[in-house]
Amino acid sequence: MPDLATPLIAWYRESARDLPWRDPNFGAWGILVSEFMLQQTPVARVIPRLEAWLERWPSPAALAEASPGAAVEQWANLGYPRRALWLHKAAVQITEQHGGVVPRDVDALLALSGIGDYTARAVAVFAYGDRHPVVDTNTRRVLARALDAQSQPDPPSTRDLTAMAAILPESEERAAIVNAAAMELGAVVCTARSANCEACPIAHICAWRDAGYPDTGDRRRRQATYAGSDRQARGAVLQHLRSAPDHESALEAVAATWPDSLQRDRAIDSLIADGLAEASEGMLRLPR
DNA sequence: GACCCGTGGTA
DNA sequence: TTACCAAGGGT
Repeated sequence: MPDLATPLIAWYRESARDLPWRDPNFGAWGILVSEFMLQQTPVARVIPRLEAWLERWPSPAALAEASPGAAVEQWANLGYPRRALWLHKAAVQITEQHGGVVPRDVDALLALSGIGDYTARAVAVFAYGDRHPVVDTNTRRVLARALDAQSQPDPPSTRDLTAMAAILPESEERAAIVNAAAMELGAVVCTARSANCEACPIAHICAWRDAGYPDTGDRRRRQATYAGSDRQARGAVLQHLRSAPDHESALEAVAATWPDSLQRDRAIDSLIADGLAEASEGMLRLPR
């Protein structure tokens, strides 16, 4: 096993981006919110929304006092609005079950709404400095290339945690940096579209590079077309409710947000089923 | 494991 | 222009 940790740490200290949540004083709550927002949403779109969110709700207790609909409204156009609902629920859980303090224990974090393998360990490591493997899609790609000579990673698996744990240094502080560095490398140098090996600190020990960049294929599913999809219909209805006075609107007005009535009704029903909207007396509104 | 869930930037 | 891509998680 080549030593990836040493060059990754040196490179990270030299060239990591200066992101808000990397400020040592950012706090566990801010980091937790940032991780929710960063789930499938690019960094550049998260930064302004994160600042606004934390200004409005500077603690889990503050968010817990708000309505779920307020969270959905504040989420704005970050996408996957269920995350706003999950984050609100997590804030309630933290307030009621953890005295308003973001938990440090991975299992306690995993028990919170909207938190899975990645987010739980990201909070434990980046907010509290504990030693765990943190694996996101960037890390999986970096390890797949550097260690397995694959152009793209296999689908997510618990094996990923084992693989990442194997390259972590003993030191908690250095382990945290290696976690962050693997993600950073995948985000800015060894990306899905291209591998900028001239800028890569581990190019000299990269199995994929050594093998001549073979296309080993990947089993990722093609992303469904968004235009005209149910997802777009849901987004149109929800965007309408976000901007409506008191976040509620008559069903006739909602109807104007999407031309296909069958698809529109399906969107409304699924939004209600997901808790993203409520219907009563001919009105549709964000949940109160 | 398969499938679902938003939105906007980019090549 | 179309398709890919983005710090995942729940069911």
